[in-house]
Amino acid sequence: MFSKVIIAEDIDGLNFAVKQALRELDIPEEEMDYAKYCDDALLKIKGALQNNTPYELLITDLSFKEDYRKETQKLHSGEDLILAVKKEQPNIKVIAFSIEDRPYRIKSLFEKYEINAFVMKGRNSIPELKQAITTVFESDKKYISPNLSHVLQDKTANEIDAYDLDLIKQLSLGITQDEMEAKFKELGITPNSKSTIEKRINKLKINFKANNTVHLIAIAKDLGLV
Amino acid sequence: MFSKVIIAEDIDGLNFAVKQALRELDIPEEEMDYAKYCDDALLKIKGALQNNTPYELLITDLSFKEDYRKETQKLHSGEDLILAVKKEQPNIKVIAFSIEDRPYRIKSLFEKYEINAFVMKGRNSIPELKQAITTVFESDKKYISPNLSHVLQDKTANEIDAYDLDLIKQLSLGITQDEMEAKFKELGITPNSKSTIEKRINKLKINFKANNTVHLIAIAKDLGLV
DNA sequence: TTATGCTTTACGGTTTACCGTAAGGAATTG
DNA sequence: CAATTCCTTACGGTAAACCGTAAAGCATAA
Repeated sequence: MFSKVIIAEDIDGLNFAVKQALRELDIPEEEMDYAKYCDDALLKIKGALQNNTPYELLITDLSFKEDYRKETQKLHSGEDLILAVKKEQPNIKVIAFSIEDRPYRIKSLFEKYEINAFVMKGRNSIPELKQAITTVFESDKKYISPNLSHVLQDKTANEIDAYDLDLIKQLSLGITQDEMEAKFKELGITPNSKSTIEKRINKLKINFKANNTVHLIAIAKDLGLV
Repeated sequence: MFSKVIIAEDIDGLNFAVKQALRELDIPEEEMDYAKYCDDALLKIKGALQNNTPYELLITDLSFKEDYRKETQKLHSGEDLILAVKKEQPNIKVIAFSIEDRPYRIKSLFEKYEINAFVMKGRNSIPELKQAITTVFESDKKYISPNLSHVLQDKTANEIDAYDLDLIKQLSLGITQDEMEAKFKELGITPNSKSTIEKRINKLKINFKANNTVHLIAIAKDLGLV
């Protein structure tokens, strides 16, 4: 079993539960570490690496509340933390532990952030977490909460690419299609003609069965695309 | 101290923590009850009332995951539960325990749902929960997590009313301003002329500093208004 | 090379959103 | 009761979104 584990989680009440799960897997209490802020977790991971006692597993939440320490923090989400950690220690195994259930988000965690497991906070999350840890330890298999196994086959999440996200992002910021032509040229995003922008947005509307742009952005927000 | 308490919370790992907080306040374990589904909580509360051993305090989460029991459940959120419970037992005290931090949502909990306390799930939630319980027990004072105390003075949350929410709701469903005139007449919502609808939406755009309707709906989604 | 298909771009017409002005009503105040 | 104010409604012009068509650019294959 893993001998050194770090947990990044900002809800105080949830550590106890996660630690309990680890204890039940015979991981010694001295080898569990715990951070309430992403930056703290990264520091501990860097430190352990320098001491040649690296962590073998990171269990991290995705969203962290901002508080009075906001100004001094560099990492603001679990995704930020995962990228920063993998840069230091690419071989570390990562389990995301979150309330998130939106397909696009979860897919991108596996594909872009290369997590090893995703456990949804819910009615059965502690047993699932234990299952995830053993699965990830024993093999290179991925683990995902049973309730969410379908999302990896979700098609809509595949059919939108980075360009589509740029479009949605700009729209949600109140940029008009006219302005977007100029803005895309400025940012070096292609294609950038008003005509193409128009057509791509239309494609998205068809894809998401949206009546108009307002509807499209409402749907995108619900899906957590932006 | 309260002698009979019920917790409605769907994240399994969080019960332990809440129960621990209650124990530390000398509430006997036998007098704590716990439900993973809103409907279950309501059933227990009704039952206790019939046995003349009513609960004195409800601690409830706000959002509950939908799962295979979805079809058979009537209550889908903490708000639903609070309304249903208060209908049966108006004098019960209610503490909302949630990750929510959006001003409009929290204000409406105090004003519309008449909760006694709001505790935000975060880095200090267990101590805050204990504080909330004692405050609510000892007096009729309200309690709110210190980080959020400012939201009760938030102005934007005051300036939007039910009509504004209707507008935003319809827009986010892809209804055009033309269609809204007919729809409002159908639903008996006034005023319903296209001109007024137009003007009200414009007011909202000014209020929220939105460049256009798309932007407005993006902001409204971020604020959790719809 | 030409042929073919796909994407990007341009353009024009229609619909909807946007924005000001002004008239009509309803409630409030002196 | 008239005066005032606030809200609702109507209307018209401009800007933006919406929608189809067609030309231009670009890659791949015959």
